This record gives sequence, structure tokens and C-alpha cells, in this order.
Amino acid sequence: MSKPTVRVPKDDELRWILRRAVAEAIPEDEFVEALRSGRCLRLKMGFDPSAPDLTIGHAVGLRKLRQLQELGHQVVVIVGDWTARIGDPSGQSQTRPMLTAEEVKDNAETYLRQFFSVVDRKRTEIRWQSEWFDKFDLETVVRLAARFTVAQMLQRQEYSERFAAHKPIGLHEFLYPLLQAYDSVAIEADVEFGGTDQKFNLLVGRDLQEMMGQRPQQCFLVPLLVGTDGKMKMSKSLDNYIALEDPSQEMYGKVMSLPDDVMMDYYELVTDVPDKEVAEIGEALRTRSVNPMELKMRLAREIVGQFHSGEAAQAAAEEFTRVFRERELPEEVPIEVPLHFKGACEAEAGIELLVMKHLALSRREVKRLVRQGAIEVGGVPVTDPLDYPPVRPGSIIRVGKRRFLRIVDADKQD
RNA sequence: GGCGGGGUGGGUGAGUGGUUAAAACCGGCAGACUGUAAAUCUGUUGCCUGAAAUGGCUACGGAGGUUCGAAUCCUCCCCCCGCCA
Repeated sequence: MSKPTVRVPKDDELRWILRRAVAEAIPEDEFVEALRSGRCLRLKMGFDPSAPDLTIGHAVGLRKLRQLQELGHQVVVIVGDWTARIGDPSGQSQTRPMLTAEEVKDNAETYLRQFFSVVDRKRTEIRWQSEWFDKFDLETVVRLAARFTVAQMLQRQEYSERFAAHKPIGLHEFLYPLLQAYDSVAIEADVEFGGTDQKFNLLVGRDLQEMMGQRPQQCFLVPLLVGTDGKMKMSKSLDNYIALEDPSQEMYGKVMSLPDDVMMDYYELVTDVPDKEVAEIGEALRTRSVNPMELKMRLAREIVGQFHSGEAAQAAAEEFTRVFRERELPEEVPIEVPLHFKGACEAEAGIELLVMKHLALSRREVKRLVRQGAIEVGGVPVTDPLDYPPVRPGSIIRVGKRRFLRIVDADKQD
């Protein structure tokens, strides 16, 4: 493996790396020194292949990795195929079902595909925990566990909170930080990356390396991105996330659905809009000198542009305006419903259709929607649950603001 | 091992024999308004049938039982939490 040459960042670049979208670097002076040393750093980032969808919340950390790669540093991504079996004890973590080897492999693949949409694959080493943990025997595990105390574990907020709230803490959960820490030893990490919720785990890694005679890693913590609900951290389980692989249209819409007052977090954490400009936008928002919608549209374009393309962002913006501001029909309605017209030019389309196509959960819900005036067929609002206007091939059924269905002639399909 | 507390709808959580498909809040959905899928306001929010209903079905950890009737009472089981050991 050829040693990549490492570039030492200038002051303004260093400031960007260290200040923008960063919660904490521990210890910061060590980290700065490391960057200035010209040494190629091994940047560790681990993940559990249990829920493989990456969100733009994850992108905050990945973008940092990318920045450092640009300087020539080496990323080491660790597939947590062992820790995935334990489940990171975040908040209300339930016991997760054990994944089969096959599922883990699939999930890891999916994860990495998304990971490399931000991180440079060429400067990344992929390692699996099983490389070292498969060789562990009970004695090794016991010795590892013996290095830490319960009191130390209870320092972690998640544990202490659960403990205080009389919520169960499985013994094996204490193993989680230990395994993650050992990863750092196994790959001789220089810096480990994670969200602020990972602080404890990363610090355990730092301690363990030192105990085992290695140079202790620095911990680089990025802020957690708040979810689209504007309250909780973005996560798949809370269903308040924007996935890296969300289609451009949906990604755009989800950004537009952010509460106005979390926009600035997004500007700072997931865009490269320069600090000065971000500050100006923040000011405009505070003084209400600009319609917040304008600022949010800019944000949505930045984000879609980054994870898709400029053209996709442009198209999404136009489509958004058409559908939501002008309440016109979208350019394309992806859900098609083949109906048999049998030569006739019109046909009946009942409520079953909407249920079948998952535009509603039950027939009951459809009736409710009708009562609320949410359904229109071919531009005509449905007012009577019993009386649906007839449809023609090409008719569009609209449910609420954003659910659409297009009727096609089944007999003319192949 | 001993004693005590607890398991309710997507979430939090009230409810101790009928008026309870189950308060309240959150979330979800819809409508109005807005140059945002923002905010705000209003409505709605188990399923099936029905024009509608004082119609049916499913539901309060699990299995049985008492009763005309049970989320509510009894028995056994499973799980969680605390204190003591």
C-alpha cells in the first residue's frame, strides 16, 4: 500500500474543519497537532449493520471524514457485525432480534454503498469486527471486562438515566462500549468519529488504547441533526428522517416540511454554504426580512443538489411549486392502476382501489377522507362516499395534498 | 429467597364490574389559512357492514374461570421494576 501524501491544512481550512459542524474534538490541541504533524491519520468510523438506511444526519460525520480524506488521511470503516448483535443502548433500545450472517452481509453492503456516496472509497479501508472478535475466547472477554467498573459504565448518560428510571439494563449491554473500544485497538485508530451520543463509547476506546500501550485516539464528535419533526434527533425508528437515498422529490419535500426554526441547523451541518452566508441567512430569518420559505427552498436545493444533482434539485423545486403552491398535478404520477375498460371510455373506480394501492389504510379511512373533502377524481372533488365520478384512462385520483394515482387502461397494457 | 409495585390503543398515560372503542396529551391524517409538506386554527383518528344507527367484530401481558355483563373480580402462567438478603 503506497503511503498517501498528507497535506497540512492552512489556518482558515483548519478552522473550517474544526469549527463547522463540530460539537467537540477531544482533546482539541492533540487533534490539531496531529493534523499539523503531516502524519497520515487513521480515521475510524464504525457502524452496526442492523438498520442499513443512512440519513442525512449520518452525513454530518461522513462529510467530515470526506474533508479529512481530501487532506490525504485514511478512513477505516468498521462493520460492527458483533456489536450489531448487542444493540447500542440508546434510550429505549429494545432487545433486537439476532441477525443472520446473511442479513448482516446484505445490510453492510447497503450501508457501504450509501457510505461511499459521501466518503471516498479509494482512501477507505473496510474492516469487519469478526476479523478479531471471532478469535476471542471467554478468558479474553473476561479480561477485557475486568478493565472497567460498573461505576465507569454508569457514567454514560443512557445507562444512568435508565438506571435512575428503573429501566432494565442488560449486562451484555455493558459489553457494547468495550467491543467498540477494542476495535480502536485492533485497527490502531488515531481519531474516532461519531455523534455526540457516542462520546462515552469513543472515550472508552481512548482509555483502552492507552491501557494497552497504544497512542490514545482523539475523539471527534459531530452534533446530532434534529429530525424533520424539529424535536428529536433524526433517526429511522422515529420516522423523522431524510434518507440519503430518498428520491430527489421526496428529499426536497421533507426539507420543506422542516419547522422554520431548525433550518439553521441544517444549513450549518449538512451544507457547504460558507459561514458568513449562513450567518446572513440566520439574520434574515431572525429579522423576518425574507420570507422563510425562500430560505428553506434554498436549503432544499442545496441538500438535494448535494445528494443528487443540481438538475434534480431544480426539477424538484419546480415540481414542488407546481404541486404544493399552485396545487396542480405533478408532472409524473408513478403509481399506476390498470383498470379494464373493455372498450368503454369510462369505468367505475371504487374506494377499494385506494385501499389496495395503500393510499389509505382501510375503507373506513377512505370514507373519512371523502367526508373531509380530501379526495378528488379527475380534478372533481368527491363529496359523497357512495358516488364516485367515473374515470377514464389517464384520470388522476388525488388524496390529500401529496398522494396520487393514475388510471391506465389494462387492456392496452402488455 | 422474602416483601412490595407494575404490564392499557403508534407513544406517554387515566380508568377498579355496565353510560368504555376506552379520558387527556403527543403523534398521524384531512381541511382552512399562508408565495413552505413551516407556524396557527378546525376537524378527524380500531376494523367490517350500512343512508344512518341504541348492528357486528377485534382490543387493555398470556391461558382459564366467576357474572346477564370484565380492561376492571378470581386462579395459574409469562415479563418488568424496587427494597431487603
